[in-house]
Amino acid sequence: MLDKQIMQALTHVVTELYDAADITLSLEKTPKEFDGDYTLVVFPLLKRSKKKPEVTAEEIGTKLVEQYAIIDTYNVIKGFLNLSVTSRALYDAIAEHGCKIPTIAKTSKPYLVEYSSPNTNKPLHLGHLRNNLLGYSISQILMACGYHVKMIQIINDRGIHICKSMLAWQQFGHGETPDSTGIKGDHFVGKYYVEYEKAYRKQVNDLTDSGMSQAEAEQEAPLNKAVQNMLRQWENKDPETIALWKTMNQWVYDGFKTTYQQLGVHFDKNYYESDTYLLGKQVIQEGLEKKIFYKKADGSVWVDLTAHGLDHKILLRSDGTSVYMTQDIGTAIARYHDFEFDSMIYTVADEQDYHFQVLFIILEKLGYAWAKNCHHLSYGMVILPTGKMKSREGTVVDGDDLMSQMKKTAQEIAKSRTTIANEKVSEQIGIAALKYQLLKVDPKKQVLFDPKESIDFHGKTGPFIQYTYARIQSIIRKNGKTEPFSFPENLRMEERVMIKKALDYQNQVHAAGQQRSPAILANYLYDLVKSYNSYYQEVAILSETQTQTRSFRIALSAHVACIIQAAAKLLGFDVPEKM
RNA sequence: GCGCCUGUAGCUCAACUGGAUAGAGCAUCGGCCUUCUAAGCCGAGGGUUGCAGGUUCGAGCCCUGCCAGGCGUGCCA
Repeated sequence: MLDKQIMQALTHVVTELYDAADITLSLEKTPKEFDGDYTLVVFPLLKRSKKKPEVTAEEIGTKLVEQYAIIDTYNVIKGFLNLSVTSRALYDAIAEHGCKIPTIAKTSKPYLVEYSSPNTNKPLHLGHLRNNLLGYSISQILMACGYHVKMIQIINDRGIHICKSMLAWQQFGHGETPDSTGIKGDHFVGKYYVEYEKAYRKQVNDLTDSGMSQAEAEQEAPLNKAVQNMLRQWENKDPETIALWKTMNQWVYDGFKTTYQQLGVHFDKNYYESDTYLLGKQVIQEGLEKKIFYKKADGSVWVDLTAHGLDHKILLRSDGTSVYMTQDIGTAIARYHDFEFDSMIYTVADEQDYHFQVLFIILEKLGYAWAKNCHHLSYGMVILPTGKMKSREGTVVDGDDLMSQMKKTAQEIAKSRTTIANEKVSEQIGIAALKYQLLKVDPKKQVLFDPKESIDFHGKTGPFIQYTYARIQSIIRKNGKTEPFSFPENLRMEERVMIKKALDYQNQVHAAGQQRSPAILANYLYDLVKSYNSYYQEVAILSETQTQTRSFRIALSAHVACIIQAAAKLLGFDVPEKM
């Protein structure tokens, strides 16, 4: 790679001149208002060169041009050494540049990525979509970087939430099913969750109207008593309850399957809370014996994290039942037994930052060396222009609805254009619009999702990226055969910009992987596509008469298309051949 | 109260991890389709990077103190 070559040259020259091999050099891209391709900032070298910035830069520049054929010219402005590489060097670099990413993985042990991890009492909403897209994309990026990624999730299939749906279905369901009603399974179960809440609220209100306090009413409402009872029955493995639980969960899984398919995500292994929730308890017991944890008089078990600047955290309730943390400890250890992973990422919203901070410390205290390779991919909430999504106020944006709405919008836009867009392409475009909009934002920031703006397919959007790809494919189709290409004698300014942008692809994928941020790749991809469109506008490609130049331009275009397709895939969307 | 995150153009976001005159999209205004797909391109206007100090050759980025918003914070998940 060209930047690596230049780095090597610089290291060599700087060692020769100032014996400064130990000083880390900062090589950057030259801003467009200056002449040059790459810029060395010489300030860090001054303490060794003992000369003025300008003089130091001059000395390095002179030697570079003398000794390295790829360096064409240089200029010095203050402490900045701007290097111009030869067109030949750019050509050579792009000619051998591939769409494959060099590996940065230093182990072949698995790299686990957890994402999605839904509750089984309602369908997926917009917030889940962000989670799924982030988790899936970072998995693809890490795979591209050479890691052996396994995508996993923990399904929260037990607990009070699913019991509410079960109870409501028992009481108000009259035996209807997703099949008998034609309602998608997860929506069907979600409907009964809502019905439970409605009926429960009414009971609470009736009780407070008759003079009971709010807290007491919430406790005493018949539905609450019934649902608590149902949870106990579940834990006692009452056959009828277990059977109903299995049936309703299966309805949900059938529904999720469709949603995941539409979303284009999948998993290598599912963990179920009903299988893992007991695992943690025995680990807590062991930790208690090793005095890593302590027990209070009331029987509850705690860990003291004050040495880490944190608080005390409960691990087992006084009645001996497990809490969220207990389960997560058990699940993590179970995963290690299953995979002997090197690293693991949890894709979970930022409201659980503290939880994971504590989890990783506890695992470390328990002596698990891999704990230091556990990471929380924390992301901000998706909010609407009207504020947070609130299920009680009916402002939750449903995932399935949103996806079909995006597809519909894509179809409508296609109709108003001259080019055709069939069913499949419309779906590709709609889903790309959705995915790009959610992924282009830095994970740790909130995403504001404006339904009105989301139907704009112009500008910095997924469809724009797809459109550019389709344009290039059109050129390739019209040209017919793939022909050999060679150095076109000279490169135009637009070409140099385009080539440098393309050469940056692999670095950007590495950066996205290392920083666990698909947004880095998403923003790069937009820049690349933007550069290509300028190039396309300014430079004749098919209509270029000089054969050698034309074949090079077509090859360059094809290479850009290759990067677009590969990068889009890492972000989780496809690019159509025509649109 | 304490902890973490965020604050950049009217709005939504970038800024290569400390580099040069802070960039894009949307919105507004003005150009470009008899030539490779106008879901495109070119141009204009729009900024005290929340405020105040500090660190150094250099700060949107690091440190301190405020202000605003978000999320948490010993028996919800």
